[in-house]
Amino acid sequence: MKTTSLSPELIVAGFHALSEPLRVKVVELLRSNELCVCDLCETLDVAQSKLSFHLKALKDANLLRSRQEGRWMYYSLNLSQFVVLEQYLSEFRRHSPILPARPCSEED
Amino acid sequence: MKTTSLSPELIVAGFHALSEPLRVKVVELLRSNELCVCDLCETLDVAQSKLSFHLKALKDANLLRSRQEGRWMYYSLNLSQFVVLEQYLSEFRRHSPILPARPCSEED
DNA sequence: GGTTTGCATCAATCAAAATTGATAGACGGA
DNA sequence: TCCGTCTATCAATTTTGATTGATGCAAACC
Repeated sequence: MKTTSLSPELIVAGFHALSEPLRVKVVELLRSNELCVCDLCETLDVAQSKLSFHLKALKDANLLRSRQEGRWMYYSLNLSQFVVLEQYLSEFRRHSPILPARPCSEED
Repeated sequence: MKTTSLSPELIVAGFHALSEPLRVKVVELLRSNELCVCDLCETLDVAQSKLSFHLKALKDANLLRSRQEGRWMYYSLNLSQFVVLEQYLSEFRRHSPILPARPCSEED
């Protein structure tokens, strides 16, 4: 049941995955580095089965990739799917009658 | 309990609001025009109380604005909050070690 | 080969969100 | 003023999602 990353279901799944505070913490932690489950467990101080559940939600939404190395499973961001969601949102701004200007490549 | 549009809660609420297929249909319909509840009801062929529930979710997430005119309540997109979500996602791309290039102002 | 470690999955429970049908309030028209 | 229309809200139910503790499996170490 692999669907294209642009399918409406995967868009909705992506937003759903990002609608839970713990899952948001996970992706923010993964922003800088890939991490294994035990690292995430420890940092977030959360039960392992709980974390596994949420990692699955993120992975099913195509927002994470995983890689096994020995006994460890490393998770990392799948940035391309973040871009898909970003672009989905950008269409509202770009194809709207009254569109608020947004500088294209502002930096903080 | 007004929070700033950048608050983590409002970000999460925004993603949650967009994680439901009917609500996504609503925002896509509103992309071109503001519409009243009865228009949406008819177009989406959905019960009025159900729609009201979902409109509230979208409005609480600051994604919609509403305007009363006589007996009708018109809903429209609050694009600035879409931009907030878009920017939140863009940070993953922008501040990431391996960043996939995305053309800045591509058009379809 | 037996043990330990890291992780996924399962079943049971609990919590949160969505649906439904009913009611009530606000507005405008007769 | 009375009635019909448009919409929000409510209570009850159903559905979906999250948590917990247990179990199982695979890889590494002894």
